[in-house]
Amino acid sequence: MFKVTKREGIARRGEFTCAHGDTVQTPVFMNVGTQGAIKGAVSAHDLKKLGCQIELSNTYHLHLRPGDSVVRQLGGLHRFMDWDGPILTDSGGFQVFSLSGLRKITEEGVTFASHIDGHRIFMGPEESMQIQSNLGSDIAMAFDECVENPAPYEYVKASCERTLRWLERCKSEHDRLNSLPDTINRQQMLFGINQGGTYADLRVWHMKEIAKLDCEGFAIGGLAVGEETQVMYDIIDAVEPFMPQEKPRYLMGVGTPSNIIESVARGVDFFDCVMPARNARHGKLFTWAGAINIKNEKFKLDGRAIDGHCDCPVCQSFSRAYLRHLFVAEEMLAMRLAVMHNLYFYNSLMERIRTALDEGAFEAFRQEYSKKLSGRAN
RNA sequence: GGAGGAGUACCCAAGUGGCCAAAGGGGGCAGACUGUAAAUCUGUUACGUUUCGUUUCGAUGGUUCGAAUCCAUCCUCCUCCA
Repeated sequence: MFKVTKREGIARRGEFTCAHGDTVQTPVFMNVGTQGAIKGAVSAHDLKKLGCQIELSNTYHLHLRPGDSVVRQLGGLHRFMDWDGPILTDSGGFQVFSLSGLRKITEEGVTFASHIDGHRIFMGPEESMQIQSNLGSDIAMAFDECVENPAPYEYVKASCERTLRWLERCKSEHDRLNSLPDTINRQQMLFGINQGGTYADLRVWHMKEIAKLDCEGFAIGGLAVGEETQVMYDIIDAVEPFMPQEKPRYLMGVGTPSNIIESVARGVDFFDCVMPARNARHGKLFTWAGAINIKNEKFKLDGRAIDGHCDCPVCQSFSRAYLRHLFVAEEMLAMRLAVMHNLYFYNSLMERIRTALDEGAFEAFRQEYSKKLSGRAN
């Protein structure tokens, strides 16, 4: 269930509820735990402390390891990873893009050569729905093809037409699975995904078509996969008017703090991105004055917290100099602390966006931070 | 004391007459990262007035048009014999 509680221009403040956890306050950032764990030794228990409202995991990866039937036998993903909040599972559609050298697409679905051992795995709309049902997530994503940008118009057109047909198949399989008595989470929702590359006409056509299907939410996929940032914004601007007002909108895989602020301004409610976790593992930490590379020599004797205005558990206790030392010495703790900080930062960024929306001050917030957060801090 | 071996850039290590300011690895410095094949990948690492010049391969001297590479002496380290 979703309702918009406040608006400022196109930007929306909302509340979302599903079968698990408390009401989700939107706009929200979903913390990515692809294989049922946040990379960098961060557990679901840690996520609680970091202000995470929704966790995201991946169909393809969990199907390969440990296997969705294993997860199901152990009570579903919530119990398996001991996270009682909402879980969204991505469908495997992104792997059609990221593993493009290891797969073949047909009308029926996609055959992957496992990135682990090369064995063949067929995944179509039905398989993706079955796996996500076994995982018991709260939101299942439609199985789509995420197309790289830029791509030829004719290819994108054929692809998004197929993605629409796949959505119809996802929908009927999803409804069937939810009606079975022994399904783990019979309240699982299905979100459709808009595609169409960088072509506004295809995007709008596709959005109008998928909006006819009764999905509980709609995502914009296939962005931030090669195109210029402004092109991404232009596509969101083009598609947004055709996204149902009363349903959540999810911009998949985005993005930088600035991308998030700019996309909230364009009417997006849900986000996810590997960036805070991956960048953290690589030593790039977010602060309210811009990002820093904690491995830089200039932090060798810096006794300050990563961010003086951050309330996260890391900033309460440790100095930049200590974090730098942990990175240079390749201690595992370096990644754990860095990931915890960055996730906390993203979650508090969303909280500040929500507060600004509540107070009718989002545009001012956007003016102050959109640019600043994409720069460098000292 | 005798015999043999070795000294190359921050470290390890290739190179044994010109294509060598010198492979490769490590370390250092910096950059990238957007629904995670990522604790990954990329660049850079003698000096300068930088499409070129200067100095450099333990030291000094020599051979040669040309030397990290050949010769002499010296210094240092290692192994074996006494």
